[in-house]
Amino acid sequence: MTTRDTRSDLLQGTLDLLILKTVAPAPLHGYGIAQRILVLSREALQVQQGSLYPALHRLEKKGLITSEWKESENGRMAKFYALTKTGRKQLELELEQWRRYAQVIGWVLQA
Amino acid sequence: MTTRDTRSDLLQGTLDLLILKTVAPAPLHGYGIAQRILVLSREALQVQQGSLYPALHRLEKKGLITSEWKESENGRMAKFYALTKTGRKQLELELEQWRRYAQVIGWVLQA
DNA sequence: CTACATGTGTCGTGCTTCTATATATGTAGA
DNA sequence: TCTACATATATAGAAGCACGACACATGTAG
Repeated sequence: MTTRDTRSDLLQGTLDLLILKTVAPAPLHGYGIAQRILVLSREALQVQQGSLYPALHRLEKKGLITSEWKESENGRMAKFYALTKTGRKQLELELEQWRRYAQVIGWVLQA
Repeated sequence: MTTRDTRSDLLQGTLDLLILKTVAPAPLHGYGIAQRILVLSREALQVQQGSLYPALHRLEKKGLITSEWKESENGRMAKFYALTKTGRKQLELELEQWRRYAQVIGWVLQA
């Protein structure tokens, strides 16, 4: 990749949900989380490091994820984040909240 | 109404869109805008005055809406906001952006 | 040896929404 | 009459979040 033309401009509040969802299937490191979101969003959402790492620290401080240094697939060390029980509940909650919010906005917009 | 139990917690960036959309059919005053959003969202979105008026002033400064003091239906004076041409274009733009954003988030969430 | 990808992190800025507060008037009810 | 309440606008301060810019370290391909 030489140039990055994808611009994310995340709506405030959605990043936590995206991270929790991305980490849900299996523990993953920050760099991988951003990559995964980029792929799943079909290049639409590029999470910036300046947003990613503070968010991860925030989530960890809240007890929604835990971190552990492990060896990555390529042999390098990376900080793997895993969802806690509370985090899983929070994910369910935020999923539901997002769906409701999108629905409600839809009501207003199609009026 | 004695107590207000509806809590909005708007996602940052969506308020402008809601306001532009609400004002699109006909000029309306701030208080009416909040009421209309409340009704259309089926009591889900209660726009706070502390969010509403700064947003209106912001939009006016950007040239997306214009204001004019007029008599309300009940004979009281109120500041009516109307969409400008630029505002109408911006509304179309933000409508499209919201739809795309919701779609993209959907891709990530259903993965 | 020079990029580039991988990988984590902080700092300061800017923007937005919220809570709390202030102000003013008209109306309905006790 | 006095007391709420609905109507109507507005600001100040706080809090939160995403972002751009920067810093650092290592491995690998050309």
